Amino acid sequence: MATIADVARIAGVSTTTVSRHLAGQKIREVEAVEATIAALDFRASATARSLKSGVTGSVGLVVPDVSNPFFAAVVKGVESVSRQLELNVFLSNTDESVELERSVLGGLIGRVDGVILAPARENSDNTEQLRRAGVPIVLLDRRLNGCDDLDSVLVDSRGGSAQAADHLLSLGHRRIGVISGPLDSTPGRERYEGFMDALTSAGVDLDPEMIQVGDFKHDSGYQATLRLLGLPLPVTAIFSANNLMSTGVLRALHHMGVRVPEELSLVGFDDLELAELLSPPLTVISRPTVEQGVLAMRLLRNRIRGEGPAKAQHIVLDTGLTVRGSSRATQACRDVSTSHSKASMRAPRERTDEQ
Amino acid sequence: MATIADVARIAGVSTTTVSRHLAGQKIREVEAVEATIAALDFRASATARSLKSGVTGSVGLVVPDVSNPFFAAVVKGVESVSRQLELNVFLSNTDESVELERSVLGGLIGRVDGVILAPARENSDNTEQLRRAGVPIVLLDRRLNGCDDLDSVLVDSRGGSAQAADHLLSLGHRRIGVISGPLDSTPGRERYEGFMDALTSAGVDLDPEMIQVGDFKHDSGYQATLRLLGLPLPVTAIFSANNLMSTGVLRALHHMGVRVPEELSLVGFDDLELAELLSPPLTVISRPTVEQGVLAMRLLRNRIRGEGPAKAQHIVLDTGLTVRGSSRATQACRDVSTSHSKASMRAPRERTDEQ
DNA sequence: TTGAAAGCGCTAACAT
DNA sequence: ATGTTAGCGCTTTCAA
Repeated sequence: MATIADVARIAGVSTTTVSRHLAGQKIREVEAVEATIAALDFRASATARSLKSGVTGSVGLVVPDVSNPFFAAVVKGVESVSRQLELNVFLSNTDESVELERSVLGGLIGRVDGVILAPARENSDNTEQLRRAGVPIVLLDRRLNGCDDLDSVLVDSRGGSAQAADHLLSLGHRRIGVISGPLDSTPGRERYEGFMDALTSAGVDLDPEMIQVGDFKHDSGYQATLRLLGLPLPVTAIFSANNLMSTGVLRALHHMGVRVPEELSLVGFDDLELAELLSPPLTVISRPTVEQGVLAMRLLRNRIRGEGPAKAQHIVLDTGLTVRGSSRATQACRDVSTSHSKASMRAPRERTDEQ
Repeated sequence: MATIADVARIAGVSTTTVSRHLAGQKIREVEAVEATIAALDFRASATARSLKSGVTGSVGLVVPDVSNPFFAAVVKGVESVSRQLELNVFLSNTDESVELERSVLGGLIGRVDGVILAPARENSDNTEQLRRAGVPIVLLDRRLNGCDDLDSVLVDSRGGSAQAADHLLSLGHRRIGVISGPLDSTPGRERYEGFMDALTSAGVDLDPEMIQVGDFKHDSGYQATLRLLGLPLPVTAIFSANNLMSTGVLRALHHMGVRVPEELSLVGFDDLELAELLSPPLTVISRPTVEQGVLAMRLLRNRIRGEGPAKAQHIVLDTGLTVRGSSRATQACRDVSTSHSKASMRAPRERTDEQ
């Protein structure tokens, strides 16, 4: 690789002059310098620049699972903004592990100007090393206890779960199985609490065995469903706290031959690209995905530039209820009031259930 | 941030000694140095090291679309290996655009020790700048014309498509709609050619209007399906060349009220996490995903280390046919022989051209 | 406007 | 075993 010294020597100027030209300042020998740069295919060393300036031109993006469509969308959002800002993105996957997260964040120190982090657990603060190093951090989708001083982009998980609860309640369900995420992660806890609070407000209590705690992964949704199906008094509906577990639930129901929504209703937190095409189409709580990444990257940019308000900014986005075919009124409820169940169900498209 | 000079001064040794300690060599004042490092929370500057050594400790991963589940899985594979190697991964999304790809690759020069690239188009070689800079490149999932000297990890797309063709032929289908990807991308071209060749071998010709070219995205599958459904002589089956387009096809069929597989069979290239749960479960050509990323990263590591054979290595992985509910025998075929169509679904690798 | 020289933080000869 | 010194490629005072 050609260096600035090569260019300077061949163009017959000093390195300072070349450097100035690169910085956009006016110099006399523009043509000679430009010609030489082109001839040598010179590109200023990013490393040398970083060392001199203390700026890396990179950011870190740390997520629990890239192959989760939600985070894949977030990555896309972050990436699109960072491209415009000419920042490179280091992507790291923590696999929901606090230990991995810790080592990953440590490895980012000195290599990035800022970090967007979706922490694995809200009680395990791994940001201390980054903070000591003065690296700005934006939290994404998940809180971190004791870190309210950090910018964040979150979703109203409690509200979303309450929407799910109200939906199922309005359909007459009272025995509802809950498949929660880890209670020490923000979405896990808030979705659980939001759902339970809404039930409590409606005077509905769940037996302890109707509450299953999973790990946000496919298989835990599957296993939890099997346990719920094994209860002496079966549930009439299931609320699943994230997309991956919802598909696990659906798979278990398929395997066990449970008809949805005839025998059991299902509502999942998180929309899926394919939700509409599933058998049956899935009723979900939806929320912004790409947008979360976009917003987080914008917040981070402001921090990196030292712009914006000194105090932490917290963006909370709204969720929505998308009623599809996997939820319907209980038999009892339909007997009492047909018009009511019709009203609360947006007429779903025809299904060709070929089970 | 503390520097090596700070540590040296406080520990009462030279920077060289500290540096040696960091490199794992034996020194006398181990305790003093270690204590000082801990006290100052010293971490060697990655930037300074890079400048000195010429090694960045980073690699670039350039894909057309992170939110495509296939590439999300690839990313996961690459990431897991690079973590073990203590390499950081720059992730870039080209959105299937040659221009974006070009600028992205340019921006990686000097920042990475190697690049894994899934090129947007096989005729548009944007690797020249990287190659001049001596950056090792591994091609992933897609070829690049004139770049056979680069290592690659590919899938037997032709073979996979032939499997799809043979499957549909064995079910009696002769009027088959093909929804191809861009013919100037490797998977687009090879899947198209593999499929058509298999049909030709079986003496089956398709009318030109039965061949639709999409862009590998959801909507193009949707639109192409509408066009196919509008043909005067309808097709009895559709082959879709990737996952995203397949879901577009399915959505279009749902919207148009076409029953699958009763009225029309569908086979898609690429498995989907949810394929089994779709309505109907999708018959697909599957292939390794995470593994492709793992293998690509291993190839790249060897190049970076200067290990392995001098000549380019080309890994070609096999596909598999997974028969689910979206494909079935034509009425005519079922009339003739019910048992035979079952048998031919069992032997996917075999070309059973007779009905 | 331009250039000489110092220095960002680290490592590697080379000398001790 | 340890220290001195030079230098990776760039930017930036400070003089001219």
